[in-house]
Amino acid sequence: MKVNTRCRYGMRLLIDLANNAKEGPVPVGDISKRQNISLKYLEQLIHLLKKARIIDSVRGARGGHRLAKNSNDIYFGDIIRLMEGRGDFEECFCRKEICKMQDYCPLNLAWQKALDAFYHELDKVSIADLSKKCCK
Amino acid sequence: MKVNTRCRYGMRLLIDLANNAKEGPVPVGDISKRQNISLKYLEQLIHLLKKARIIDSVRGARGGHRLAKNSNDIYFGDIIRLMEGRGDFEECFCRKEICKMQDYCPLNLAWQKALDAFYHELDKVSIADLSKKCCK
DNA sequence: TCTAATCAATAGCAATTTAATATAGATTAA
DNA sequence: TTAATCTATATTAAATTGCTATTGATTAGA
Repeated sequence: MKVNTRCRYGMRLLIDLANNAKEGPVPVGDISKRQNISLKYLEQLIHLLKKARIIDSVRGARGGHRLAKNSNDIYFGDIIRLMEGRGDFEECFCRKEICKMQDYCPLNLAWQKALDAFYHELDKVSIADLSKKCCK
Repeated sequence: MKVNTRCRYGMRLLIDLANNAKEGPVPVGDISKRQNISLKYLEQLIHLLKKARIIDSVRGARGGHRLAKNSNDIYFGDIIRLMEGRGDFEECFCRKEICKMQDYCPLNLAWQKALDAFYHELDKVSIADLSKKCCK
């Protein structure tokens, strides 16, 4: 599973916020320069994270963005679930028309278990953990 | 993570082969009709599965395809690894230019652990398990 | 009160990937 | 010989991704 830029940039954005929170809200321009990510694309990612109440923002001059909660309480899994986006189960493995198993389809159940195991691992790691260690 | 058609069709194809192996090799046209998947697209998937030695084929009239090994020895995880395709780790989370962690990047390590957990779950389920229960 | 710095929302677009189709051919049982 | 099959590759259409552009709202500070 290749990591898409929404996930990659999303994580770097949050770690950047955690590491630069000391002097008030962090302007998106600063993040853009530090992380070398297009300003306008960053704004879209921030918008997503705001809707999910992971980030909040201060408008106007000297405004910027900051984590909406303690970095100990934001998990890697939260971000990937949000940024990965693609509905985990829009599509069934089998043919819905002929499959009599429906919600008990062993293929879909196994897939779901695997996904749960995946996110369970990611949920062990917080932004605080990462910001202390990453890219320093 | 949405399941792509290569993975979905690939699994249905193998389950179909397992369930229709009795009277010799299974022609792709039969699978196409039963599964309602384009014949030419199926052929491409079969090509991939042949290269991975999961399927083998008999050419000419009355030819067809069959599993290259016992359905107990082909795992869900094998197929997803093959069909998902997208290199699991072409792209690093961090900026390679500035990241001093490289192979020890805690972001990448956590991601890798999560992927391992994901495939580990899928490797618990064989085509035999599925073919006995699926879409009957 | 201005105004420059910032965030906000959405539209548009180019590149890539995915999914599927088309074409031409090789093989072989009957 | 031939019809049924697999093989290989090229092409195309649709969807998604990653990004850019435009317009506008908000507000701290001069």
